[in-house]
Amino acid sequence: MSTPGRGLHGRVLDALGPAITAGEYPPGSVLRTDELSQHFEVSRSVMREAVRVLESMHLVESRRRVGVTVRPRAEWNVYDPQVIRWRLAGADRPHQLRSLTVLRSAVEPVAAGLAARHATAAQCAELTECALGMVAHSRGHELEEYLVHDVAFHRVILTASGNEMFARLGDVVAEVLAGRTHHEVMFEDPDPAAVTLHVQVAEAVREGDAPRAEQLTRAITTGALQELDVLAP
Amino acid sequence: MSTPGRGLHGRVLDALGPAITAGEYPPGSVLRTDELSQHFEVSRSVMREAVRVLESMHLVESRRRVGVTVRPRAEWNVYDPQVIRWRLAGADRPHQLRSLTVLRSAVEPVAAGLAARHATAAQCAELTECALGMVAHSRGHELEEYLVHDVAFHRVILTASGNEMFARLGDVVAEVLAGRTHHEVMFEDPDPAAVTLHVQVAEAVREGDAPRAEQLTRAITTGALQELDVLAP
DNA sequence: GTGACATATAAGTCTGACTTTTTCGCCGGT
DNA sequence: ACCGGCGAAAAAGTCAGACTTATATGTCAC
Repeated sequence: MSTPGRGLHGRVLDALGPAITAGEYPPGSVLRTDELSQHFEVSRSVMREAVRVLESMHLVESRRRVGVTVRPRAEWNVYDPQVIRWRLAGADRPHQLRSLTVLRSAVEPVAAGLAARHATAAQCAELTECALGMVAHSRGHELEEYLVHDVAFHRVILTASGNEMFARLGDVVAEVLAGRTHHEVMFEDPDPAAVTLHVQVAEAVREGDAPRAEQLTRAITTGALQELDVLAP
Repeated sequence: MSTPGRGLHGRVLDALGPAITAGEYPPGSVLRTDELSQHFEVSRSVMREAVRVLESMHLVESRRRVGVTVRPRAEWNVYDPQVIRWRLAGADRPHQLRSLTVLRSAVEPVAAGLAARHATAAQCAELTECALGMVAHSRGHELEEYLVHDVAFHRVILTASGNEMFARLGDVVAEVLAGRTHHEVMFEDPDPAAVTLHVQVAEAVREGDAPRAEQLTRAITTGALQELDVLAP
């Protein structure tokens, strides 16, 4: 999914990033680059590159004569897809999943409304195709196939909104949906009501009915929130 | 405001980042690290650190035997505060401002609703204080003082929502509001109706009236959108 | 035309020496 | 006891050069 092993510094990041976001090095901790480079058995130059990336994510701050200090969580760039992935893989996965779902509940309805106004014919076609795909795999425990179409559906909505900020949340939504399917309790088939709502959203967008698209999508996201409340109270 | 000149690689970024986001190096362009390091008169190690940061922002991709290629805009990490600042400083500032305002219109109402449920007494106090400050400077062309309280107001709302993703948008909102005051046409005093709405939002949050806080905030953001439509059609 | 192989290219890595900034502790003065 | 300056140490920052590795591309035989 991501880009594993794109060089030595990447492998260092894949080890250090999750460790920091998991709180293994709590905020305020001080690291030293040459200790780290010894620990990971890489040269200082490679280590420095990794630290620079962590610094650009506001996970750490590097200062002379003091070292590399871990920043408080409130300052982290929590929208960085890499950071999101690290946190979803770590201990506070439930908390992170809730934050992201709340974000979805704010963004997706508005995005759907905009999509109803701006979607091209091709995007409308793709949307209905996705909705049909969801219907086709909504029974019989075909969760993986269902997930693929679900993700595609929301991606099209976000893209068709015409807003680049919304479009970039496609990856985030994909992570949330995948996380829900793979790690939460989800033995049963998806909620039939949710499936119907998706089909109706596709309809509304196709007909250019922005308020209806928005309201239906709001129903979807509040459903997702309630589901989360039930599973992780 | 930001962190200027935190090392040589930082200065390189401050030159290269805006150049890329401004389209000076269009997507697909290929740069070579040693050419760049000569151009900026820094060592290759410094240049490599800068490239790593740009890579973590998904602005460029570094591949062996090819060089550093600029990625298409659709792949940029547009939520990175640094990227936002670069783009706001560049040519497509109006476009960026619109994207961010649409994002605000999606997020802030939901955040206000959550704030009404979760805000502490101290946060409520701060909120009303901000609202009063806005009222106090709403006439007589005291735009700067007004801006300070406006930014603080929205920051408190986003923080009080209790959602870390929302809270982190405080900087973005601050940039948008500052941009509107400083660079757009804004000779007149702020809209009295908007001022009143802010006071009412503070009330609603204090009283724990989530639906009202949400709806009032929605009125604020749609007003901001309409204002943008008038100024930059 | 197709496939295997050689080659050139640019990024990637490592090492060691040097510089710069900043903290902390020491010391003397008040 | 307090404060201000002074010096030393510590850690990041910078640089230069040599070497390694992956890979795109072109060449040649078939």
